[in-house]
Amino acid sequence: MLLGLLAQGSRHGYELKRAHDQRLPRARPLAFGQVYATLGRLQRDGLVAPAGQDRDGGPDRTTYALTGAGRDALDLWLAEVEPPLPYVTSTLFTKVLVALLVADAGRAREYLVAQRRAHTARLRELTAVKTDPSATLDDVVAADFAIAHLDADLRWLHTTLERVADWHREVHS
Amino acid sequence: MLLGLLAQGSRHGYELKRAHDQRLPRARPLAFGQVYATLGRLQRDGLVAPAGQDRDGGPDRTTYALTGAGRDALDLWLAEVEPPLPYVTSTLFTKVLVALLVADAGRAREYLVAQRRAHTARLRELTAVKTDPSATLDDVVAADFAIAHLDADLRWLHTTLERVADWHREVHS
DNA sequence: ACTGGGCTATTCGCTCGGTGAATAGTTATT
DNA sequence: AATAACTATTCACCGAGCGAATAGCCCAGT
Repeated sequence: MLLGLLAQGSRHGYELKRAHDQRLPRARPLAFGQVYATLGRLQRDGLVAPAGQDRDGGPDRTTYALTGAGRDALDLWLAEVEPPLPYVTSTLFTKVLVALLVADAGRAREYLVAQRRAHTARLRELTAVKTDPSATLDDVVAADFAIAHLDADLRWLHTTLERVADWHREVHS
Repeated sequence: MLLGLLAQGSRHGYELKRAHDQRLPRARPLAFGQVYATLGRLQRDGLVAPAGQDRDGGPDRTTYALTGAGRDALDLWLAEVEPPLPYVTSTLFTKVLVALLVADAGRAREYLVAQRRAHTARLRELTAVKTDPSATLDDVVAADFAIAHLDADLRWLHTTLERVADWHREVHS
């Protein structure tokens, strides 16, 4: 629920979506439908409450405000650190493993190399973003994040490439 | 659809789930319901087809096999590199930005520090996994992946901590 | 003055991924 | 003979996400 956050200052759905687009342009895009659906759930859970309707030249609109419980939930969310997942989610990882299962080490190696090429290219793009003088700090911080993780992938690709033959042997035993 | 893969060698649902648990224990867990639902979709899309039913001492079971189209789709999936997301998905990133929005730089910094502590602890755990002599290559490769990304987070946390005051200023302008 | 396009605001319907419980037969245990 | 455990599938539900539909209002052009 990304929305507990956006409700800082009561707003109605449309405004929320706009605020989101403006403040978090680097984050996953958010559709209108999503906003209202989520607002509905938040209201059901008592985290937000409607704070009046009006229609100042335009269609009806319902303004929502955070409740006490809502603010508590937000505080809690901000205070909590992200619990680490006990498993690996990445498609990259899965694909290589599946390649080892259904094909051979060569196939897996091909995939690793192709992915490395793509990542390296993307890395160059992002570095360009960082040095672009028109970049905001938002942009730079987001680019840094992406770069760090691409780099992590690349390092993993490197060590895994060396291990792929052994791994293949282990998988087929 | 992680399942196109598991269908290497025709199998019925229950078997697939078991094979998944055995081969991909480090990946996201997979529920039975999920398997049958996904098989249904794959069948609808013509990627798998039922290959006979039997009941050798036990309930009815339907065996599924990959179709030609299914094998093509799998090959395609394995050949494709992952397209990079144009946006940043991480909760970590979002939380810090939201903290800057609703609170102040201090709050965001607190969060970054707490997250750094948690990550560092997790990093130690994973390093222990790697040196454990009973670890399989599966385990080691998965741990490597996780370590690389934790490290990426840590580096991002570091540079972001230094920028948080500036960022806060930019966000509130 | 009328008509169409564009903006604000919300709703609806659908698909997918994921979870947990329910069902039903079969075999092994006590 | 009762029951526990295993095999195999189904069902109902929720949240996330997407695209299309609706509807009123405002403004520009003809």
